[in-house]
Amino acid sequence: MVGEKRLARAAPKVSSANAPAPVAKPRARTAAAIQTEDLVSLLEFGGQAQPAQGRIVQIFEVACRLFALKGFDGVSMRDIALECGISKATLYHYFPDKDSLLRPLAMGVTKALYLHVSRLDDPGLSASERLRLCVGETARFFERHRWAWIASSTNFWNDPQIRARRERIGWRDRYERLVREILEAGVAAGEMRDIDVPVAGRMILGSVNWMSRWYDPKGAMSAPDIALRFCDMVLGGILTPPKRASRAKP
Amino acid sequence: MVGEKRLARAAPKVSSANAPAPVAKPRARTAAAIQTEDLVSLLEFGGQAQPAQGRIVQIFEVACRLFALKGFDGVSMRDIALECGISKATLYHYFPDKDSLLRPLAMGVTKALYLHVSRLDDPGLSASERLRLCVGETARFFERHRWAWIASSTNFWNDPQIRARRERIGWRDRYERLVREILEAGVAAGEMRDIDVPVAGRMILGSVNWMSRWYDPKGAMSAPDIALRFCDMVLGGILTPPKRASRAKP
DNA sequence: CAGCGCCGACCGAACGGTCGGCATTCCGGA
DNA sequence: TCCGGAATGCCGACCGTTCGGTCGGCGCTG
Repeated sequence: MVGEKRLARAAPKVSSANAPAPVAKPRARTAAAIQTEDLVSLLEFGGQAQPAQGRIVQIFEVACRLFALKGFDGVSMRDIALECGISKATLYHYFPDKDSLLRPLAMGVTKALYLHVSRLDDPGLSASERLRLCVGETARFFERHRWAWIASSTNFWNDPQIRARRERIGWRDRYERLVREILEAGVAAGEMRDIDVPVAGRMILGSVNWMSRWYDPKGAMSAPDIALRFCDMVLGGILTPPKRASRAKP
Repeated sequence: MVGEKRLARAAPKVSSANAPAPVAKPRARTAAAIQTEDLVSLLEFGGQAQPAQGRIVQIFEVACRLFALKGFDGVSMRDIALECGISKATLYHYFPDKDSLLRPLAMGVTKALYLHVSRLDDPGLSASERLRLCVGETARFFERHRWAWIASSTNFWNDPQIRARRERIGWRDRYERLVREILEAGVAAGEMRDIDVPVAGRMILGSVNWMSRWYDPKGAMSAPDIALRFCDMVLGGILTPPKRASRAKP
């Protein structure tokens, strides 16, 4: 999604003469904390949920909900400002442009998910336990930051700023590699069959990721509950065992 | 994606007086076959691939590839016209508005997938065989109509025209119900464990649907190959069986 | 000459983004 | 304690561009 079209719209004018403000920063608009991926990453995710005060946080929450529902290109800055109860100019007081509203969000979700899961992973456990923990925590992360997750996963995968894009893809790849490592460990230990690890990993992550399309927070099961059922079905299979039946979960 | 904003932009003017053309149809622009979901549905999907001649088909193919890559709101009519090598006015000669470019595509994919799979399903087979066929054919459908599939699955799920939206959701639900019926039959026959059928169905479909996010046609495995591996893993599980090992696939 | 495919030029609205300026609050010096 | 400038939060009005969509008319073919 989101083409490179926006680039052409940037740089509308370069002022008339060439030296009205010699040292740049002619007025220091958007003086407040602009975005700072790390700030958002730590504020919203990772740690405990803070009371979420301040305009910036409000704007972020509104923006990511709208981006999740209508897509980046389907939401105008006016929409966001209106929903926040402020003027569009005020919006630009906090964020220099539209991209910088979505970028830290997309980057933050991708990075924080990996950090969260990798921090909790324990190579000492069995592969099944590690997989259950990884998948369950992923679902918990999704449930907690649902709108941000959806906005992140469906938008901006080719951020026009290629440095940011590369970095983000790096975090995603690290996350996927972690899942594959768990599966490989299980195969190496004889705990799992000699499966095709990349395919298995993508299957598991796919089923979890697709939850964002149908998961209803008001439903009976929580997201981790669902994800763990996924996990158990993949681990033990859904067929009745050929010999006498035995429960899957230990 | 795709909000209701576009509605506000419609109906730009209603002419000046009220009776310049008393019987409507003042000039019959867009005289060519406009869209006709069924035509597209049958032309593109379902039957054999035809040579794909004519402007309308070209426009469809270009549009669905662009919609898949950049999202509905991220693609302008100018983009589509440019890619087709025609002018924007010519585009409007064939399609009355932007929505009618995407609507038959979204409807066609959703409907044709269900028709295709349900036509091939045979309740006389075992549940495992039915599931494998269903999943494999879904993947085959995806592989064949990849851009259309992506454009359809990521856009326009709340078409402003609610009749069309309801109908489309109906086809999707019928498809999902078919998968659940297969699983229920397996459970009832004792072939499968007493699983949570809706959760299992969503897991399988989720993993297949998510393929559209990473599948590469130039890759080593075809989409049905991958999907069937998914299927086998879900059926037989990936854990080493507790007693002596036995191959999963019969 | 009727119909079709096609187009350049155009329209009003909405887009992302900017500007100057109005209140209010903060804060150090007198 | 009071004062005055700086910073902050905010906004109405505006800019040039691009949007979806329309219009009248051209050239070609049957």
